[in-house]
Amino acid sequence: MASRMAVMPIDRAGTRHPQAEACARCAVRSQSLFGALDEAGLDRIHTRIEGLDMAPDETLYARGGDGSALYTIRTGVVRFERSTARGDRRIVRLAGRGDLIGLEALLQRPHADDAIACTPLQLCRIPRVLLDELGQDEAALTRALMQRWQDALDQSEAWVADLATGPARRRVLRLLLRLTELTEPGQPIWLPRREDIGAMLDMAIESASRFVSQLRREGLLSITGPRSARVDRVALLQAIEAQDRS
Amino acid sequence: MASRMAVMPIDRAGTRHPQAEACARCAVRSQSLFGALDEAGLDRIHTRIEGLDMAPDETLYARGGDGSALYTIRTGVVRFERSTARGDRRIVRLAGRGDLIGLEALLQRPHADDAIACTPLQLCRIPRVLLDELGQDEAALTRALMQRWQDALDQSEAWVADLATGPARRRVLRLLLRLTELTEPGQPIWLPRREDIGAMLDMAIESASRFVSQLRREGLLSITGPRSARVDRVALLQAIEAQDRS
DNA sequence: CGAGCCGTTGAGGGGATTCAAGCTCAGTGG
DNA sequence: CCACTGAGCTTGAATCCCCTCAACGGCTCG
Repeated sequence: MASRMAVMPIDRAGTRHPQAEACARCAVRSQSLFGALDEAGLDRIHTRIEGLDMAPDETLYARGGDGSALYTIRTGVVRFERSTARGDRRIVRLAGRGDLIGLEALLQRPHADDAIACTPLQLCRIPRVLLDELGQDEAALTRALMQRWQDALDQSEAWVADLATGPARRRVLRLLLRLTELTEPGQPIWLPRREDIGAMLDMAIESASRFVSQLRREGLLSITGPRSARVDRVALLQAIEAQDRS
Repeated sequence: MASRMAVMPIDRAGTRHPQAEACARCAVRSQSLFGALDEAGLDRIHTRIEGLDMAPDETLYARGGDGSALYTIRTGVVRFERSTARGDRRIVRLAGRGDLIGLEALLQRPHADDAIACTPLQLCRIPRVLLDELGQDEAALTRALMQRWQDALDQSEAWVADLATGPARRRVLRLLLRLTELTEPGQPIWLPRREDIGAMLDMAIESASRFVSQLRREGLLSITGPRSARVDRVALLQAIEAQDRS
């Protein structure tokens, strides 16, 4: 018995590995990739998952790079950018808490977009080979992965329908709605720079500024700091409805 | 030996099942879902796959419906629509030859979009339960499914970057480029009704008409019938480049 | 042949862009 | 201490692109 203990990793003697603790306590676990795994399953993988933080505007990965890892977002917002044939960039999707990003790495494909931190991030880095190994026998994991893919597809199609459709004011309103979904209820939202709003909604930064200011005057939006604001969710939904009726 | 033959399905005695022949000869098989399966694998599944045809504007499935099947497109073009909060509809993606659509059925989720035939279609209908069973042991199939999901995601993000960005003329040009990709080289492309172009590119039908006519006068596009046209691919690429430079 | 759908084209107006100026704020150095 | 600078944001004015409204032609079909 004592000898069995002796061959275990030194940091497992008595207490669990710190990352195992982190995974077990992780608040996003139920909605995250390994939610389907039990404690034993977690113990098998935790040593190879690495928690890391990133600052706003840092790049997780670049388009074209062949990634060796995926990331689960524990807190924060990530944007996916592509640069068009002209020099200008276009933001095609946002991801937030609980989302698994960089899925194309599992298929040995190069990354389709630049992935860039919008807010300070807390991430879990999951090596691709880890999922390759688990994928052999964990049907639940396979299913969870497919759900992630479908979630991303849903988001992308909703982006076309909601954020790339209609007059500029409508698009700004729907962007604010999406931003509230990426934030804990009651918390201030991440408010993008005007240039980023332009890259999301395909409008000039002056237009973005005009509508943000307009909504501020209407009392629907109040800015609480740089890159931070509060929205009156009820008024926002009313405004969207009014916009769609007219 | 003879007794073994006797217990086989009656239509397998001597010749193979007609659908088995169809699957084995299928030109899109190499790029389709079951490309990874060998002849024996095909034999196991072919009786439950049903070939079917659809006419333009027929609906494969509707948003909200919980699908019992997926479809492989053998020939033709399918569009995915959502209706926005206002009554108007928005086409968010196109699919063509070799694409597998309705993936969300595998997750017991309701369909995210309406799927509607643009051209005459030849489809293979794949029951959901069939993939559930195969999924148990076919790792190659799992991988193929994930690739389908990533393909769809790529298409959707490219839609945002290419077809929902920039001035109207640019969007029409890029739509034509996308339509050539959905057609065999040399064949005339499917040219949508002006109203559909509007729903794809978020523009008025008059604007769609104006740019189509403009491109026709420029010799870049020639209409060969209703819903059918030929494009000068070289001129098209030049026009896109010129558009992006200005 | 009239009705209806689809496509085309023109005229006018409105919304978004472009061009331009001025503002706040943080960082820098005289 | 304060001018200087540059980045980000805001606002105004002029322009232009696209939408709306409208009229018309071709075509199919009852």
